[in-house]
Amino acid sequence: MLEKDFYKKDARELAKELLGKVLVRKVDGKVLRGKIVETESYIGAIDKACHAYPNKVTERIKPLYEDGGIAYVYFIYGKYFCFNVISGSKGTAEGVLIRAIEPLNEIDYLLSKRFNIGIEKAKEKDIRAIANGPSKLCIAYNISKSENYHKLYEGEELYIEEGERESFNIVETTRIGIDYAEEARDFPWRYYIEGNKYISKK
DNA sequence: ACCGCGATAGCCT
DNA sequence: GGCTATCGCGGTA
Repeated sequence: MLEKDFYKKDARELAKELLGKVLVRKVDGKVLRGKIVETESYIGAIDKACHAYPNKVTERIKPLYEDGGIAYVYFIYGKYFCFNVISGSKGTAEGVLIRAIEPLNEIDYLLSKRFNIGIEKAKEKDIRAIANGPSKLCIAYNISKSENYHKLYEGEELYIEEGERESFNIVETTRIGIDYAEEARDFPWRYYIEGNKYISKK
């Protein structure tokens, strides 16, 4: 399990360091593991795409201001959740949106959660689509409002651990779904593992 | 593969 | 009352 100090850094740095790490989720008596392959950083002080811009405080976004290492889960578009890892220290509003995960085990279980199909009916593209989007991964890994504020450095239900030792290139590009954010639209704050098949978008 | 569009409810002003 | 850090579908190619 990554310790609390790991999260106490700039959201852009944390977003890159989270690539290749493994999200561990205990649910339904299973231990689900998935490699983080795509992330985005958000920084309330300078980023019009961030919920907290320009360092405003509302009830919903309070987790953003907490010490790094907790989860910020919010509800979006009337039906979905997004899962963020809070970075930095108390008082700074910043975090990392987890956008895509490569499932590492329990594929059958994940398929039934997402599509209500078994492994025998699944095609290659179904497996790729299990968690190739911020809300898709919340459905697959059972992350919702009850995980809001969850400490990722304590407890067994939800945490992040070191991944396999491997080398990869990181692609840095613009973020998704924030066209309204004026100049922040062009910030290259989306990161993914080059060549990985489980990312949401090139 | 890519493009357009509707669903849907909590949050904020 | 007007958004929204999305998804999945149906149409066209």
